[in-house]
Amino acid sequence: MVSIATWNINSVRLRLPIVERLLQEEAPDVLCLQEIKCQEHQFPAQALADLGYVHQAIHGQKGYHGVATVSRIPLKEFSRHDWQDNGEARHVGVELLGPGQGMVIENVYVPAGGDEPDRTINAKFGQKLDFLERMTRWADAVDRPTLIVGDFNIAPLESDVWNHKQLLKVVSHTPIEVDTLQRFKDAHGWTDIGREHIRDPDRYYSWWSYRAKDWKANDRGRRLDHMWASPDLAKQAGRHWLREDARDWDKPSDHIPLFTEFNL
Amino acid sequence: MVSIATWNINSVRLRLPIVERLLQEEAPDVLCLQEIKCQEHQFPAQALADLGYVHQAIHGQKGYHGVATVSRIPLKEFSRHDWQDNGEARHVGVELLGPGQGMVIENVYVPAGGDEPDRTINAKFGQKLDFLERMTRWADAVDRPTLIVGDFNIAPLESDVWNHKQLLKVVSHTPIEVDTLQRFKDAHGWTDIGREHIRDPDRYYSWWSYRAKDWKANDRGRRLDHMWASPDLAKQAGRHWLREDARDWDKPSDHIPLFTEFNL
DNA sequence: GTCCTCACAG
DNA sequence: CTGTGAGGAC
Repeated sequence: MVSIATWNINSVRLRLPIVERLLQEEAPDVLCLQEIKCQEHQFPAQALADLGYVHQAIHGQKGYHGVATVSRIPLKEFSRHDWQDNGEARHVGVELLGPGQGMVIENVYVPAGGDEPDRTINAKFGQKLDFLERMTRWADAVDRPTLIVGDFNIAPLESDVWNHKQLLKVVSHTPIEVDTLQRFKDAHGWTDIGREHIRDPDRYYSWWSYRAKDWKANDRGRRLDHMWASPDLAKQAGRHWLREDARDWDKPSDHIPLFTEFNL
Repeated sequence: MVSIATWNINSVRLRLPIVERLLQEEAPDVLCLQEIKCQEHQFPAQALADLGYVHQAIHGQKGYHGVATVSRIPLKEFSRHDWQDNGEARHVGVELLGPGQGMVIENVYVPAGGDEPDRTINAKFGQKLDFLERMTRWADAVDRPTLIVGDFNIAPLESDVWNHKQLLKVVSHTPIEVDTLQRFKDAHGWTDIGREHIRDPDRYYSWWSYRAKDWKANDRGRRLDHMWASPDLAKQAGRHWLREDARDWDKPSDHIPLFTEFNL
């Protein structure tokens, strides 16, 4: 049994206390973090090693973005893709070496895409779509048991957002993003593990904006974080769960952590 | 008996907890704060009123400088001088109305003066000297029992600094500053209350730089904060003390608070 | 070292 | 609303 977690932490240095808390309470074998917002030498490597997460693959940069995969199971850094080719740190891939031998875990932070869902007036939106297209071409060639997790910054289903109609023109839930993500999905036949367990049309959110004074008030959430398995691996997926209560922890991230167990 | 305190707080919003602590532990009748670093509407008026300091005279500005006098004794705002005539908030004067009736308390934050002690290459140094000269002209006309307190940004005596020789060329202890401050003193015959109680050449510091990793290590302090009384009022000065331990409180200011009691 | 503001990003 | 960074001040 191997358990994997993913969490957009929105600054790992500032939120080390809640990362430690999560690791102590849930003890996943592997934790994939996005938006670590630090350079590799600034990553709290020792603190996480002290909790047993001695195997670490960190792809950081100054101030923004950045991903890290930390593990109690030996792993080997496998790849770092720069699908935008602009030097941003948005991906790290690892291969498990001990239990779960041979499984590949791709940790990705898809660009948010700015405010305006129109690439002619908002370059960031175009970059987001391009990022997904390049990821799609890459997925075509995936030939090993692979789990891709992270903040995709897209909520594909109606039940992935608190108000489908109202969000159709809001970046993260526009038809073009949903279609582009669907093409990525089809390119490899990924299984959306979250939605295997909490099935459409049940409510499933992983993110609530900081901007609302009370995130719970109208439950205006979106499912931006995902765990998708390649067809072979998907068959071995077991339990899947969330820690929604983490949105209420001290100095919370705006995202919550997701977990999946694999029978490996 | 009326007790007065002065403290350069270096952001009153960030350090509200230690301001509250001081008021609870020492309960001065009046507290004069410098470097509140906020506008008047941002001042934590309610929190201090809740502790009984309902009478407040605030002269603030955005981001920098700013002074405030809060009191358990009724007071009337008396004056706001802009001795530099540049709009900076560096002074507020009040008159006590209840106990201590008629006493005037001038709360002042003298410009730091930059790094280079030469007005030809450092305009800030010239502004500091000019500020003091204008304050001197003003002092000439003081005709009521007055206490002037605050961060003068000058350590006049050899025993006011940890190393006289080494600081002779460091802004805050240069001869020209000391001379200029002396002329201010002479203009009204102010009594340096602090030095009436902790007499030269005894060590007396009120400020230790943040830049030293351990402020206590070599005790590299300076006496930048002062409480000076007009001749009539000086006769009624009683106890005078410091809270040097405040330099060790949680998230401390680099200055410590000073206290004087008056038999009024 | 520790503040502040501002710009930028989410 | 909540981060990071840069620049300025002390």
